[in-house]
Amino acid sequence: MEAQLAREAIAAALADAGLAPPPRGIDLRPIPFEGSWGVASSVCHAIAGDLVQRELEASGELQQLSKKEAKQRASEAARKRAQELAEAIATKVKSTNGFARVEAVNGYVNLYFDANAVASRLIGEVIKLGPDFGKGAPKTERVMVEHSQPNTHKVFHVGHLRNSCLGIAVSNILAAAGYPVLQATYPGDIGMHVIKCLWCYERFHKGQEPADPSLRGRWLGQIYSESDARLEYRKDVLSFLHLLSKEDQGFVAGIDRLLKYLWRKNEQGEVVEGEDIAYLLGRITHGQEIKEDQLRRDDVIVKFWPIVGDYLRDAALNPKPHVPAEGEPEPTMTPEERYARWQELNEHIEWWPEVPRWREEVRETFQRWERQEPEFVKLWQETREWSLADFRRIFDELGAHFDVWFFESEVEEEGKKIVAELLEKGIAEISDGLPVVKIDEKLGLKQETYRTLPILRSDGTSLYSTKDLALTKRKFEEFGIDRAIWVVDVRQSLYFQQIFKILELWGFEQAKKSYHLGYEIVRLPEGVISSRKGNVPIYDDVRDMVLARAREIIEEKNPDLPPETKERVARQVGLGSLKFAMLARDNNKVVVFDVEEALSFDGFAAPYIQYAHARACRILEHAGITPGQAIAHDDQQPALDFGEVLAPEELSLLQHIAILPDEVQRAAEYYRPLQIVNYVYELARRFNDFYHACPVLQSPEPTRTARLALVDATRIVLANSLALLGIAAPEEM
RNA sequence: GCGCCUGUAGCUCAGGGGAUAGAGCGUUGGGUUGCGGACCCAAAGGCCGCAGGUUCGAAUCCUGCCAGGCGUACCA
Repeated sequence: MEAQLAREAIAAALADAGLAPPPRGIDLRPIPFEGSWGVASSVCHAIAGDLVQRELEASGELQQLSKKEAKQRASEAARKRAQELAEAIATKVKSTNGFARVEAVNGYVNLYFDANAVASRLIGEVIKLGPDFGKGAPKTERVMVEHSQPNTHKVFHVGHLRNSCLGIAVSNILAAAGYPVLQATYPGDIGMHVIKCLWCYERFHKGQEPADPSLRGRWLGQIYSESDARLEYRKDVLSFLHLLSKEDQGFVAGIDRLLKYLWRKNEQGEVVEGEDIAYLLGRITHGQEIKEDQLRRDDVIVKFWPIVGDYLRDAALNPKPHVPAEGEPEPTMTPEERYARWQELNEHIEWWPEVPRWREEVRETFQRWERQEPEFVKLWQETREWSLADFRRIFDELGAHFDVWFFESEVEEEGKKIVAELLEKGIAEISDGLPVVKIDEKLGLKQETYRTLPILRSDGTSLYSTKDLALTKRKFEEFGIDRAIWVVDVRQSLYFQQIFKILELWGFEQAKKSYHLGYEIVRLPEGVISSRKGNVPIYDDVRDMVLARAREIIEEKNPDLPPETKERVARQVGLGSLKFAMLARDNNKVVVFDVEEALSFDGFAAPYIQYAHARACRILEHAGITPGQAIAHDDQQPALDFGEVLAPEELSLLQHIAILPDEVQRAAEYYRPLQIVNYVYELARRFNDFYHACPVLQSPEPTRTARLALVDATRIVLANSLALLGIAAPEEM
């Protein structure tokens, strides 16, 4: 509102001075000096630059100078001219308009507000709108945000947590910006992971499920991990040997001695083929990968393994100082870690010969699914429900509310029909027996960009892409979505570009506006990470730790709260911190999840903001007013009066409150919750500054009323911003 | 090879054309006969990866290079 006035005033002054506004229009920004409130424009810089350049060229005095000197001359002249222009414009604006003060500083035209008047209007608006302050005008474009795609039969870990937190926040922000938003979840309830899990369950754990139903989902996740460990066992062993061959010179130096030992055993009557030994020797000496199918006998590695262990135990007990060799990377594991890893693998060395048979069994299990064998389908339904019950609990805890639940199992058949249609239309083709879309070719691109995407396995079973094509079609046709957004790991960005292009080729205009919101992984800090893959913290464990720590801190800081309040606050603070940690880093940056840091609750963290909110509530309570009501401020009441001069802390807080609506629009435009995270943290900081510098309750009237109203407005804006992030705003803590 | 992402304080990160580049953690030293000390103040700490270019003005935009990460036809 004030900005509009300022822009018009400057435009009028420019016209009056016979100057044309610059092509980019009249820019406005907040005045960056402490203790002032208003807007600044750099129009004079832009105009002066042009004028000076033209004049200097016309005069020809630049010709003898070097390019660098000429630039410097022009730059200096432009700065001087900008200030002259700004002074002229400032004088004109002053004589025609009602700003408190108009000045020319450093070539900028600065228009200072009448702080009391603008503060009154702003605070009145915040209090009147309450939870709606910050929201944008309703828009018609229908948006669907698909997020939270955990796999059933697997555990929900902190990576999924980041996805859900992002999805929730982005949905909230888009809704606040004015879009009609549908939130969708898409659990992976079928696929190879399910088959592997159920194979392992039937083969090794049937009838062992925990009695407590609430533990079944997690138990099932452990079964999946076990299946993975069993089926990948050979790869794990071989990649460990590969690592040794690259990083442990002692191992490589001694390899022929170690293998000779194996050979000698052979002479004692055990049968080991010399070819395998020669192969191992060659591969390890040259630091090359050992290929499982190049080994002739199943027992070579099994027999070799104890000898490797002997060597590693010795190396761990008598560590030799590491001499870094030229051009060699630092070793990723210490001798102790290597031996520990060996022991870990050694525990299951009897798995080695079993692996091929297991793989065959998994293939057979997959066929049972493809045939829809009733008994197997029943098992699937039952176990799937164990996981889904877990997901519902977690989503509830995180405050995720889904308008739609899609399931991969629902779109499998539909996807296969679509593949047939795409083949028929000539968009897809069969290449080497595999249905694919050669995207670059279809788009007529010469340079490889989108490459080729398979859309069905050659055996006719469905891929992720098969299902995604079907699902997206449903989003557009059944749900009338104009813009679809996917919150999915950034590693899949090429895949999504491919899907979008295929949808475009297929004729869906909406695909052009669709967007893959990629985010980086959640990792453990260096040193904590174990070589065991998939070792990401489990959500439930992290949640329990954070809640326990929150309870501890509340007990320490505020022992007099009633027990049920303590518990409620612990959840608000604990879960709030967790969510904050997930959102407080840009999407394309890896979150290094340090449990200690997540538990500290200090500094740039949710409790800092929540604490500011609780403080604001407490001040209002002391004043004997119900938040948001008693100070209800409207046009009929007299304007707030902060006094002749507002404190810098008051101004700083007011200015920040004023920009929430813009921040929401910006956050929505770039799908960036971080925008709001930064905003609300800064708001809390400014409120704390204000709190320490400006007494509220002890102040004389009319300042007291004005400051109370400011506290109430701050309280509302803190709560609204936290709500966008899905973080609770406790009234006490 | 090609493509995408990242490089800012000791560490973790904000800032994405505009006036003096900011936070948190860590280090050092302070603050409560104040509305909640989960707070605040101060000090120290920067060739904003390198080199060009565009601009009145570049950490920010463009080009090239260097370094790291990730993708790249039957995993999801």
